[in-house]
Amino acid sequence: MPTTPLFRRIDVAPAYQKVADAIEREIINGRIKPGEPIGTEQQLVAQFGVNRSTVREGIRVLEEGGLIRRDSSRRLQACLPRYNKLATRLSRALILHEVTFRELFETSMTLEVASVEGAVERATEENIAELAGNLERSAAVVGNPAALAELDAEFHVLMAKASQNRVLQLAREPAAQLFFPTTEMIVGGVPEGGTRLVEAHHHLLDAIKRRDKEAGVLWTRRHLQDWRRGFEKIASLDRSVEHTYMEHAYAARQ
Amino acid sequence: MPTTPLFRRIDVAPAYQKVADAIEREIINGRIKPGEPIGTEQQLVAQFGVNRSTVREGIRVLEEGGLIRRDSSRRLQACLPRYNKLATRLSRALILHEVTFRELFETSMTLEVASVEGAVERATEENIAELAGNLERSAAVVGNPAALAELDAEFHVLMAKASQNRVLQLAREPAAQLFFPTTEMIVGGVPEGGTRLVEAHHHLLDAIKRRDKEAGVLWTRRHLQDWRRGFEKIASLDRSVEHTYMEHAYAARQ
DNA sequence: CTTATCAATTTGTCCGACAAAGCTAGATTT
DNA sequence: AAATCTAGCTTTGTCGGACAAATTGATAAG
Repeated sequence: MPTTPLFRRIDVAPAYQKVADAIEREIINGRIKPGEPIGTEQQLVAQFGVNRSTVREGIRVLEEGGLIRRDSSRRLQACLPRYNKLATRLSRALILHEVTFRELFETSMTLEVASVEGAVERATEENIAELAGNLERSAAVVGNPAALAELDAEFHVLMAKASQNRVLQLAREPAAQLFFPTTEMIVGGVPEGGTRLVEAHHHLLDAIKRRDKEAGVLWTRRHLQDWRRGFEKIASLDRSVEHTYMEHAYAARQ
Repeated sequence: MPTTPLFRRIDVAPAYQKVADAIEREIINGRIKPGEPIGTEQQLVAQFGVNRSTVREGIRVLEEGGLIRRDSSRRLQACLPRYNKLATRLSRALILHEVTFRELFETSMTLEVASVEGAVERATEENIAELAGNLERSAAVVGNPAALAELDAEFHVLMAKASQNRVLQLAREPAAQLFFPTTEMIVGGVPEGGTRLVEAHHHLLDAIKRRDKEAGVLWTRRHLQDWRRGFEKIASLDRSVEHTYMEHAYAARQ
């Protein structure tokens, strides 16, 4: 053993990480509130006493984590991490783990049912109005698979919102991002698919209005089973969510 | 309008972002597989024709996103984004959105029930052995709230794993990360809490072994209701998951 | 009071440099 | 000859300085 090295090895993390952690702490514990400015790179350089390159690496970390962003004029400010940005990364992870549509379907079934149950219990007038607006627009584009698929995804987002449960909203998002893009393929490939979809949404909204949980759950099940039958006509549930398919869900990120 | 600027404004994204996107694409579409090396910073500098600082900023973005990491000797390599790293980001988001324990409880109830249903249907012998091992260790530390709480969290992770549904595993993680740390407080604060917890786990494992879905769901509900009653003795369900509390879930990240 | 102009900031990028840690391969020891 | 040691080469993390483009703010002009 060489000369006993008294007191070493305390400072483990690299500087850029410490910069990121320091800023993160201020945001998490509320000393910097969402929307408030973080300061310029120069100021951070001065405060932390490190080089600008180092500060910038730390900033990238936080930016990617969704904790800070640059406003219209590129000034740094704290922000609330947006669900769907984070969800995009989760979706990416799911793809890389090569999950199957069966797993996606099963989980979505669970989450959408929970979502509608919450909506039936707690939807506000505003929630219902939003859903009604979506339904109206959907009915108008029933023959256009792309537009209808997009509105379908929105409908389910609105329903999760109506549940007033933000944890649920977040939990369903990653699966939904991978699940719903297939709607277009299905509606386009199955005659009457569009009509059935709008009809299901109609019943769902109706159930929410009447606070009829049983009907809500029933129609959610039917709606998803419909999706499943449609999907099985064009692909296998046990195939993984492929890289090629991914480009749909992915391009949407931008 | 000044001199008509023929052909401009194509190159929107900053260079570091393009570097990150380029590497990300290679990983997502499978040309670089998890575990494979990305190359040294110098090589990336040469390939992309940008400065090393720029490359490094791009690397930070991917690193934070969990798509690449540095191995033991700090060389860059692609990797599979780990669920719990991503889940930590989500938990952080939930905290910042100031979700309540009620939302957390409701969603966890849904997800844990789905989890046990899957486990009852599809648990392998290995899954069951892991659960049994956990149960045995739990029984041995029934008087130690901290150790028991940790094993409780692990039990539920193992159950999700036993469901063979990776989407579900991922979906439950963020809520679980915030939900389970309270177990320690509850078990420590309620007499017989530890015993009841181990008993519930025992019944759950038993239900899985007997492939008895009804019993599995029943005991999951009881188990969580127990948590809820315990929680309400020490705090309100409608209080937000506070910043102070967060330090638990948070320190665990490290 | 609005508009045009101009200087000061700020960001994104580049260049070059250096210490510390890791790796490689030749030199040394057994 | 096998194991070990050592010295040199790489690579990463960090630093300092520099500059063009975009943005801001303030000042001057109408």
